Amino acid sequence: MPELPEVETIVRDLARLLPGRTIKGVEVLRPDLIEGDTPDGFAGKLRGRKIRSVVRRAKNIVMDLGGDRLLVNLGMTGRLLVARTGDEDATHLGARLALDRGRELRYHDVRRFGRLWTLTDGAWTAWDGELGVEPLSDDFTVDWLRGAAARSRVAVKTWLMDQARVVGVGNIYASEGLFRAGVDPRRPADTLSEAELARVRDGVRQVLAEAIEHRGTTFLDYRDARGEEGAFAARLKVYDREGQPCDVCGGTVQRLVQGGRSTFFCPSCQH
DNA sequence: AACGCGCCCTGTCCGC
DNA sequence: TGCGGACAGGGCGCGT
Repeated sequence: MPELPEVETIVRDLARLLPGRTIKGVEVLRPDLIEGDTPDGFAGKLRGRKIRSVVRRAKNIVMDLGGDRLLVNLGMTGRLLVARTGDEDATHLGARLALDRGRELRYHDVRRFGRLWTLTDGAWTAWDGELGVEPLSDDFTVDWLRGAAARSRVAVKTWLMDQARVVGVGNIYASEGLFRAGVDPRRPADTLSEAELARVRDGVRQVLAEAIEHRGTTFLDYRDARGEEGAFAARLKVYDREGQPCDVCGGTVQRLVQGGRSTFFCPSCQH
């Protein structure tokens, strides 16, 4: 799915469209998308509630309903769209929230890896506490990285993708951030020098920020809250570029598999 | 305890 | 053209 920049793009769209809207009705077409509740139970917690705000935490969309929160994780192929009532598109439609003023919020998901669920205030605090540091926050420092990485022998690419450590970095931006850092994705996290950790921090932050500016990467399925593609794919340096020349050195971009996921890197730029 | 792997699903593409 | 296998922005639960 959607990694941090894609979720952030959707959240910024929703934050302009949804606050103040009331949920008038709930229709669940794929019950397996609802986490920890029956469709009726889920619907009962949402119906009549007003959406106060929309924020992002890690790769999750979080809507404050005043006390309880509605959370959405898009998995690999989830789409959360604001549409006009009657603007029908039933393709892989999983759930639909009717809003006031002729709008509805629709969740579509081909592979159905995504989830929707609600959390009470207390449960939200506990859930939030299990997640790692936000890479665009001031907490993502070289000092923090050094302390956290020192305890792990996992390959740095896999390390970056663990949401209990750093949130929001998925398969695309882990490869891209390490390319910018000039660090080999296979390096065990605890072998990185202070200077390399600083480059990893800066590389990850820069690529995430640029991707947000370009409204995210549409590789296959990603769409923003209005159904539009992101524009960052054209700016990827290594992801899905196996066999193509490296933009920086002209060498050949290579692919390898780590933890069952593809990693792309330039062996002559990354050490 | 940390880590690696299989699995959840559907769709698409590639090689034979 | 058909078919099997690999692979796709994620994350959970299991065994070691």
